[in-house]
Amino acid sequence: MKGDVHDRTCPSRTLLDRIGDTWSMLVVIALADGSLRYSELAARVDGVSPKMLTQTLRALERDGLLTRTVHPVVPPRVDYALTDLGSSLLDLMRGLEDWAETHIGEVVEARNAYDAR
Amino acid sequence: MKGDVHDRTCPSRTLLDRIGDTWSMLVVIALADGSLRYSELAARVDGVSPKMLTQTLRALERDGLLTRTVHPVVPPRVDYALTDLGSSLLDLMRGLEDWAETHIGEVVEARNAYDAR
DNA sequence: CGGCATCCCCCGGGATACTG
DNA sequence: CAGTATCCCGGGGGATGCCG
Repeated sequence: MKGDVHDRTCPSRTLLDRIGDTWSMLVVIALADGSLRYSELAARVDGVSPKMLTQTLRALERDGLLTRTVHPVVPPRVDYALTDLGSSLLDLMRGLEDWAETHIGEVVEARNAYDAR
Repeated sequence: MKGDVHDRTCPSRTLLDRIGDTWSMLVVIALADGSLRYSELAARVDGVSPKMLTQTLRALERDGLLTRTVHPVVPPRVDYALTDLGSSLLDLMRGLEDWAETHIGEVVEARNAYDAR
């Protein structure tokens, strides 16, 4: 079964929102090299608030893109790791990251030119 | 010069927001095969309101991803076309579209499983 | 440590109506 | 045709405080 993002009623539309989300991208990329704890993610994803981090992690977990593992120890320890499905997004996410970092110069120039008109 | 999306102060962060935006993606993909008029875009990008379409087009134009050409005729005619920079995003956008459409089934299953817990 | 709850403000974005 | 203008509501998202 194939979705159609051009159909406004297709669920794949909501998926486009999720994978296009900045926090989602940064979290997925952060987990590229293996599982991380909540606090490690908070440190790596610069600027994210606890609320948004939790919200993003829950959404990604619900969509089956990552797993959440609670270790019953004191102090608590919770690990997050990409699923196979989540890993299949890595190349795409890194592609977007790379495009943004590579072309940001041109875009800033274009913005300046546009604003100066 | 290279940006760093992991730095919250880097302008490439705003760029990540823009290219991750659902309307931006759909507009860029719609323009893949050549220029389109405003009304043609409105028809192809299912569900977009005039306000969001205009807003999205202005943002993409400002970032140098597409050009806006006004023909001084009656009735008015305005064409939108990707720049080279915009075209360089096409593979990435189509990759995201394809991923979403291919994996939407698995994701819907994952959501149902999660919600049933 | 890893959250969830609450408050609150701002603005994204839809609907509708009007114009060059 | 290709927008702009206005209204208005819902929710995104930050700050703060509490808990197991």
